[in-house]
Parts: sequence; structure tokens; C-alpha cells
Amino acid sequence: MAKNLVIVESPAKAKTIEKILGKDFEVKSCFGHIRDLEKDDMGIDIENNFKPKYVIPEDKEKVVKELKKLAKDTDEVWLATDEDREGEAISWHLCEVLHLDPKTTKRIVFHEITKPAIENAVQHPRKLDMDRVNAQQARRILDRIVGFEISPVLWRKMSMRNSLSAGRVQSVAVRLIVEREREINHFQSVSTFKVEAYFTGKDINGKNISFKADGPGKFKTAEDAEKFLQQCVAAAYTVKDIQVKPGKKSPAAPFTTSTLQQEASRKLGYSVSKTMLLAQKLYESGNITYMRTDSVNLSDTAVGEIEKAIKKSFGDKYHQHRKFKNKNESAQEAHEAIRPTYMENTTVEDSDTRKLYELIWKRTIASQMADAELEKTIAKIDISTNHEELTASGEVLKFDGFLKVYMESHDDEEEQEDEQEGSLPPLAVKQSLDLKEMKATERFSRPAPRYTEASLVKKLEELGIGRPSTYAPTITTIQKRNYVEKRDKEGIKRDFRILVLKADKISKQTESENTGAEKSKLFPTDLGMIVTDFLNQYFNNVMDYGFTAKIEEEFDEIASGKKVWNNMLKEFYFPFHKDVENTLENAERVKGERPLGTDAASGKPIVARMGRYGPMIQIGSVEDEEKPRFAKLKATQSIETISLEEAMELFKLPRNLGLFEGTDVVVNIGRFGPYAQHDKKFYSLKKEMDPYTVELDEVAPLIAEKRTAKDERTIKIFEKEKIQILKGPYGPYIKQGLKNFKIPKEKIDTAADLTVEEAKAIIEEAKANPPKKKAPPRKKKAE
DNA sequence: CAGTGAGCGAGCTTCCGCTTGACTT
Repeated sequence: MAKNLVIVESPAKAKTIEKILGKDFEVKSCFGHIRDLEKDDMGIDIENNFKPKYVIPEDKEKVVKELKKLAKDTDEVWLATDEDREGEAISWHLCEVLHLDPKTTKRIVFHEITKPAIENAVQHPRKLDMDRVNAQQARRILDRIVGFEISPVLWRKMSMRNSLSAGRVQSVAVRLIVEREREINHFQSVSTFKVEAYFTGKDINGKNISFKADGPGKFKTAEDAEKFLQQCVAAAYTVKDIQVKPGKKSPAAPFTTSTLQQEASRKLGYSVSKTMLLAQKLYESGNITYMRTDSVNLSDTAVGEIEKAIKKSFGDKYHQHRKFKNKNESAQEAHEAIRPTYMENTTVEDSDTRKLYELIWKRTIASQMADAELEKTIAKIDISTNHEELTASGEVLKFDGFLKVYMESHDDEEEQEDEQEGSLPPLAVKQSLDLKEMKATERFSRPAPRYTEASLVKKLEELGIGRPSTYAPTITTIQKRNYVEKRDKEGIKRDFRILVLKADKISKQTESENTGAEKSKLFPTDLGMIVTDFLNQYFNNVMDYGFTAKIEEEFDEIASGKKVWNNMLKEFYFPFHKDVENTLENAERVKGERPLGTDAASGKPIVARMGRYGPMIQIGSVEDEEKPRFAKLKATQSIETISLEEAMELFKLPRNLGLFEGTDVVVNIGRFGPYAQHDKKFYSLKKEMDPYTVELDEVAPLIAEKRTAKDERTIKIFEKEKIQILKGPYGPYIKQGLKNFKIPKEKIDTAADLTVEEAKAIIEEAKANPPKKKAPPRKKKAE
């Protein structure tokens, strides 16, 4: 038994540190938090000054038991959890559970897992910082109160009430998406005309050249643009002035969780959860440093390694020592930036993680490289027939610097393309130019783009909302709650006008472009919008974009001993709780109704609204003698934007397509999407089939297809015993009635040879030994 | 698996932030 027990949060870290510290130290991991607030009754004794009731969750019992045993048998326990607020709290919980004295137990921290950092930490232990622990408790308790008091309000007040939730982070994330959507819906596009002139001529060396110049500003109307072109008829063009300016570009800071998620999304098209999964793999295999971090700092050791790598591969002049500072005030910087552990590994074997690793490698190495040097040339071109001038500009890369390995991408790629500049040929002042043609092209202003997962993370980080470990789970949650969905949107065709001046004649053309197409963007659902409106109305304090930043300041005051944590909670809780009670008492049940007009056939009102099972259209009211008619909205439609015509279309279902094998085939949209019904059986329509237009000859093959699929799935049937041996996604299994049974491993390969007796025996065996309940029991979600 | 849409009341859900596994019907 080692003399010293060191406890860290992550098991991968434990392994590395154990190697560094040697045989007197045993390093174990507690796998993050080991206690949490009890779930029943909030786990907070509000009357008793917000006294928290902590319990050890079932899935942590094992590790706690093991740590208890080790702690008993060791001379000294060292608490080496992360230096941030959460880490300090984890150490305190360890003291409580392992019966260590917080006043004497050694607390050490390292911001980087390097030999000097760890040895230095062991030489300078401190004691637990209770102020910081209390700041964490205040954070935890406040989040519990917000989540567990508002969510039940939603269950009471929403017409759709299946497992709705609200929280300090998720509700604001949804709000951002809802507001962006409305901004887009209300956006009024304005068109302007942009002039571009194409010249030919000879450069200073007598070489034939051609280049482009931009016109003087944008014209508001086609008439203004035409007037300008008219003025240019028969004009002479001369170079009036040439300016050359040096410029430079600097590399971005090394990756944090948030910037890694953004770049992996833009460059590799990964979702944030995919990025984190792959990063976790790279971390566990020892290839990169910790992947949940908000720090841009690199250890001195790493900076040295990077310098060596740059000088070796690219030469001394490509190196430039840089130290990055976090812009974000909410950063807690318990770790390093995300970087390769060994710079000499330019790639990894594993093909799944390779692209992400290479991205991290490039970004890291670029961050210590020299600036790229540019030369920007601007030529002014005089028009003889008016007082305006044209501008041609070009950019030449004089020294590539960090661009040799890496260039950061931006969200608004389209805008970038517009501004992308090539080089300008060498021209001389007073040189005359030949106009090939001049175009005035109509351009439309665009609304802000919808959020991607990654751009939402960026926004949340800017607002100081959420932490590196929660960005990915938050995005999953708001989608799982059906507040938000990720999908593509097809663009629409739009015409634009072009005026062309060529050979002193003006001609007009119309062309069309596709606009508004989006891929993998976050759209709010009707539910998301309705819940957001409700929360904004009754809980505007918590929904405020600055709320987290405000309470973070207070947590900082608690951490620095300037404020008492219970008092902070008191100040928050009582007004908040009053809002909760007021809402419960006064708010009406929300239906999200929007009147669309009157039905021409019956004269009854038509409304779009939220039903118990989702957004729908209703004609007439329940008070009418005749029952109202209902139709479900399509997935891409929304209560807020659907038109009366679109709504009426929805009543064309169910459609009878005619007879097949003597019985009717009827298509409709159900709980699981569009389907056809024939002879009491159901057949899902293929994705490309539109239930509003699909014909019988397209649907009939589905019926045959399903019949053969069923045959293929069946390995064997014992008719009398009602036992089937079927092929499932995890291999063959036995089905009796509605119940499924696993086939023992040794018989899996010969499942087709099973006899009735053998199958019966397996069923009996399974019934006698029901599979053990796993801890924690995963609750089945009611769909 | 393929309905419904009101209201009542049973009994359920829910937060954020630390960490990784377990293993399918």
C-alpha cells in the first residue's frame, strides 16, 4: 500500500500523474462529482437557510466505497481535483465522505499535466478554500431551484405537457434560437445595385492583362444604376493613383472546447457531440490534453516543444513566441488549451479521430508561428465623363507565416467569398485602360443566419452561459425536449436584375439564383416558441441574457469572501418564488392560438394552435354542434408562419388512392409520419413520397416489399407454440408472443438449427433468471 | 406503431456541472 493517496477527477489523468510521482504515490480518480442534491423535494431545506441535502448517486457508490477503503489504509490523502469552483467543491465532498479534516487535508492543483508542474504542486500544498466551495454550492442550489421550480409550472400551464423543462442555461439557449427565427421571418430584404467594371490593357511590362474594379458605392434603384452607366458611355479610363500598403494576419489562439467545436463544425462538418466524442477518444489514448477547457494557455514545456517543431519543419523565421490571454471573463482556466501531447506526432493511426487530431495539431503549431505578411494595392481609376471613380484592389502574400499550416474559418463564408481578393497586375499611374464591360448587379440584403450547433455554443460562451462540459449536453437537451430541431432548409428561387454596359450600349438582363438554403441549422419548434414566450412573460429575470453574468459576479464575491452564500440565495429566491406562485395562480393555460381566417365552405373560424399532440389547425369550435375538424401541421410548418391556403391543404388527408387486391389503400399522416393503410396493415411511406400527391402505383410496391422483408427477418417459426426465431439488429433472437429472449452466445451461430425444445428451454431459463437490474436503472422513456 | 384535439386527476416528468462506461430487442 502506497504511503500517499492522490485523488484527481479524471482516470486518464490519474494514470499519467502516477507515472510522474513514482511509487510512494497512488493516484486514483473520483470520476467527477461524487455527491449531488437529493432529487425528491428539491434537496434543499429552504426554511433552514438553504441547507443542501446531499446524497451519493447510485452510480458513484462503487467508486466512493473504493476511495474510502484506500483512504483508510494510507498515511496521507492529497486532494488534486481541478482548481476551478467545481473542483474545489469536489474536494470538499471528498473530505465529507472520506471523513478528512478540511482544515488539515492537503489540497494541490495543477493547470497542466507536466512533470515540473506536478512536482511543484506537491511541494506547495494548500488547504481547502471554503469560500470557493460555498460559491459552488450557491451555483448548484440556484440551478436546482430555477430548474425544479419552473419546470413544474410548465407542466401545469402548457397544453403539451410531456416532460417539459426549463433551466438557467437551456431556456436562454432556446430563446436565442427563437429570437433569431423571428428576426429572419420579419426581415425585409432590400436590394441595391453593385457596379463592377472589367478592364483589359497592358501592364508596366507590356504584358496583356485583365482585372476587375468596383464602382462607387451601391445604387439604391435600378434607375440610379442605369443613370450611372449612362454617364459612363464613351468614357475614357485612366489610372489616377496607386497605393501600396503593408498588412498582416495573425494566427488564432490554440483551441478551447468552444473554438474546437466551432472549427470542427465549419471545417469537418461535425456536430458538437461528435467532436467531443472523438476528442474524448484522443484524450484517453494520450494523444491530446484535456478536451473540456476554457483556457488558451499552453504550458512552458509545450511552448518549447512547439518551437522546436516549427524550427525543424519550417525554419527559424516561421517561429514567433506568443502568449494568449483569455478574452472571456467567465473562464475558470483549470486546464491548458487543447493541444497534442506530443508535437512530433503530426497524425494518429486511428482513422476516426485522425482529422480532428490533425486540426488540433495545425491550430496548435500555427499559434506559435510568425504573422503572415501581405501587401495590399489599391488603384483608383478615373472616369472621364463624370466625377466618380472606380477602385481596383489586390492583395499579395509576401510571407505566408502561419498560413503555411492553418487558416481559421468563419461562419459567414458567403460574405468572405465576396471579399476574397486576388492579386492586382502591376499598373502605372496615368496609364489608360480599355473597358470590356461594366455591370450593375442587383444584390439583396440578408438576415442574420440561423444558428448552427457550434455558432450557438459560441454565442452562449460570449454570454458566459454554460461551461465546456455542458455545451454539447445542452444542445442535445433542447433538441430532445423538442424545443429546437436541427434540419436543412431548401432555398427559394429569386430573380435579380443585371444592367450591362458594353460597347457603349446598355442592355438589361434578368437572372435567377437560389437563396435562403440552409444546412444543419437549428430551428425552433412551435413548442419552443410558445414555451419561450411564456417564460419571457413570467420569468424575465432568469430569461435575461445578462442573468448568468450577473449571478456569476455574485458567485465571485462569495468566492472572495465578500458575500455570504445563503444571503445571496435569499436575495434571489424570495422574489423568484413569488413569480412562481403568481404564475401558478394567474397564468392561463397556453394554447398558442393564431387565427387564420374563416372557412369558405362552412363560415367557421380557422385557427392554428398547439394541441396535446403537437401543432394543428382547427376549423370550428368544440361548442359547435358539429365536431370541429382537425389537421396536423407538417414538420416544416409553424403556427407563426402558416398561411390560410397552406392550412386548407392539410385537410386533403386522408386520401383514398383506390383499390389494391380488392381493398382500399388510404394514405394519411400519423404519429410516426406518412403511412398507407391497406387491409388493416400499415406501411410507412418512403421519404420522397408526398402523401398529398402520391399515387397507387407508387404505394403498391411498398406492400410487397414489407411482405418479403418480413420473410427475410424470419429464421424459423414454431406455429403451435407461438415461438419465432427472428433476425434482429443485434443478431438472432427468440420471440414468444410479445416478449423477446436472448439466445445464449454458444448457440447464436446455429440459431437456425434450434429445436422447439431448445427454444422452450431458453425461454424457461430466461424466465427463471430474470436479467439483473442495472444500477442505475435506466428509466424507459414514454414516447 | 399509425388516435387524438375538452377537462378531471392519477402519477409521471425537471436543473447544471463534474466524470466515464455499459450493452441492447
